[in-house]
Amino acid sequence: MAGTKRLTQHDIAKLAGVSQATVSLVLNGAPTALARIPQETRERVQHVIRSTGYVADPIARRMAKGLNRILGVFTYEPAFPSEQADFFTPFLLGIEEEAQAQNYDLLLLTGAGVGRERKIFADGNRLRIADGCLVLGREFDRAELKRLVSGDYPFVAIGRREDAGGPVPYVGGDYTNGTRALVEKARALGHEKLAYVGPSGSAESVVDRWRGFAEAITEGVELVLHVDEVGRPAGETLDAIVASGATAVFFVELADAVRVEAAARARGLSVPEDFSAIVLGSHVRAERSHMQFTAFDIPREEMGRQATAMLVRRIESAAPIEQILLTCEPVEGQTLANKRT
Amino acid sequence: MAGTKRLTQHDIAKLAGVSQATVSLVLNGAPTALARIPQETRERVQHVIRSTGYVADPIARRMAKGLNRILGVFTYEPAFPSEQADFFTPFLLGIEEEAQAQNYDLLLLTGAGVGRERKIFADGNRLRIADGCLVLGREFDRAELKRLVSGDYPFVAIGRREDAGGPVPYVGGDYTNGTRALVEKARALGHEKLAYVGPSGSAESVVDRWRGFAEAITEGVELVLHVDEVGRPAGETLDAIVASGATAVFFVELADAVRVEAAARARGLSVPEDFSAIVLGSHVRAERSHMQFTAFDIPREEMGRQATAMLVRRIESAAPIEQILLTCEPVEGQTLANKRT
DNA sequence: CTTGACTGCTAATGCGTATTAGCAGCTAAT
DNA sequence: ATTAGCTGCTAATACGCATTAGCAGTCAAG
Repeated sequence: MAGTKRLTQHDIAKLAGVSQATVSLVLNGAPTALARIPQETRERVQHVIRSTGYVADPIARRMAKGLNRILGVFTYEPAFPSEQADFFTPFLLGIEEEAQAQNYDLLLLTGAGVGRERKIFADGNRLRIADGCLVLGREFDRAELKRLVSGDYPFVAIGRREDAGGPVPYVGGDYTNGTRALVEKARALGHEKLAYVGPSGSAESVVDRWRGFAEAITEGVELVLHVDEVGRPAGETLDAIVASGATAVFFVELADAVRVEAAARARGLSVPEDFSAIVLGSHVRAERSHMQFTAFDIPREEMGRQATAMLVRRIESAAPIEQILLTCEPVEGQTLANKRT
Repeated sequence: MAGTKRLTQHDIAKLAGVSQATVSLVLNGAPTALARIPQETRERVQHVIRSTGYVADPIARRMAKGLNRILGVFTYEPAFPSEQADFFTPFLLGIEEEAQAQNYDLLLLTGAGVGRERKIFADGNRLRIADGCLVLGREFDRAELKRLVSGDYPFVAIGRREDAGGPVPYVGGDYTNGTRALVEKARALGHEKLAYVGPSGSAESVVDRWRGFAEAITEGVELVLHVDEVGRPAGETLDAIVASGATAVFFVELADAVRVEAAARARGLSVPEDFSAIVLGSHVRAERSHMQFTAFDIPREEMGRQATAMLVRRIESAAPIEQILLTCEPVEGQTLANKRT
């Protein structure tokens, strides 16, 4: 098969009895040029094309023209993790949908960085095969982001990104306001002593949640405990919560919330009777829980869709850099209740 | 930076005072050719390359070499269905893994057939963008498969396929032996009256299961009920089972098994005390069940991996057509027990 | 019958790289 | 003195497509 030559416009031309140039024009000539090719010839060429299944080589096309209707998708982690309920699938669903609607194909840049460390700029820019690319992943490489920003290759990040030596085009979730809304809800239910389980620094998504939380801490509300880490033993965390007297606990990670709730139940405490639990995210796969936690919804599919649309805009019309945050609607759940009186 | 034109080997050549060809050779010439370029010249060129940050344009590179290192993935249904636990994800995981290992990128042919009907050879078929492609989906279009087989484009099907006017290269699951093993297990446990819930015709996957089942029906064992359909009301199916006197029921679809077991429980019957239940597949998303059904494992990831490896073989070395069936190991589960005495 | 406009095409070129054939200049052997 | 062989490169070309300039023919107007 390696020896089999793929069809070229030349072959088509010969079959249709015209020149290579004519084939190219029939395929995608400007209207003015097309007007000069009679219907009959066009149909003859089209027929040969259809019956042979010929498709222009995107590489050559790109070479000559620059565009090939392919969107690259780069993920800093494998796109399909072993854990079933994975992180990327919803994004990909949205991306696929929009790409299909816009008639683009998707190139998953899986080859980049064969080892443990994935790098966009690893082996010659395979990236450039696509007209532009979407970048996703929890942890971006800052240096790479900077290079992307300073280059002239169209890209859009999924998730808010900053500090890249220039504005980063992105579509993200508004975790700040999502978090703030939940804190205010807790406050309205009488909670005055709050706990926060999760980090406050580093990645933007983490910073945003913390900022939303911090901004909502005003008169009458107090942060009585901050466990600045994810994945701590549930027992310890629970001890700290009880000792702090917190009545509402905010978890950055669903997995933590699930474990702490289970630990609490094991000790005869119950959520939300003894303390409320609010979840702000779920990156890590959590054990299944019978509890429906109060949280906010991250519109992942919509993020994928909008990021794709934005990328197409940037490719096709050199649109200016946009930064979009999508609203994260609260999810009622069963774990936020009135403060126990 | 955005305004700067991309550097070419020509620019590098001028700066280093050599020809473009020399630059190319320095970058990636064969050892024999390299041997003829003195250290001193090589270093001069390398230095210019490093100080300018030049990177070869991958497009032009592929153009010259002929191959893309891109594998196409065509699915007859959208690759990322809304249902979370989807059918394709495990395959894609394996495919991605192997593609990465082989340093290929993946092109998801999402553009093909925007409407409800996906077609490989739909107008504007972009399949040939990739060096070869994987085809998956539950229902293949026979005509398209024939066309693929008779063409010279490298492809590999996931799942056994026949009747395409020639041998189809595939990696599938050995449902026949998987099923047979389960029937024999049931027989060893004393079951003599068996029921089969699911179709016996059409798609290969269905045929294989039925064949495995039929082959295991020998002396001492009897098929007392065949519900030749999937998705029948659980109550009806249960009635039929009870009336038939079957002690072990084989379900082609997990979803059916789940519903029938629930219906049985509602009537005070229990599995596997009153009858055993064996599951042979799960295409349709099933309700969650607390039961761990006896079944066989379909090594989807491995299928994806091996299919990818096979495709690469066909692309790179025109390997002959292979047909691989992977063993489906039995899954113990809790629903197959001794026949009630 | 000349000019001009229009029709229906094609030849030629460029995109950036990889690769091959081969050219000078030299040395060593015949 | 010729040949053979080596060194250190370069010119030329192919890859498949898009695009532009322009050629040959027709037809109508002047």
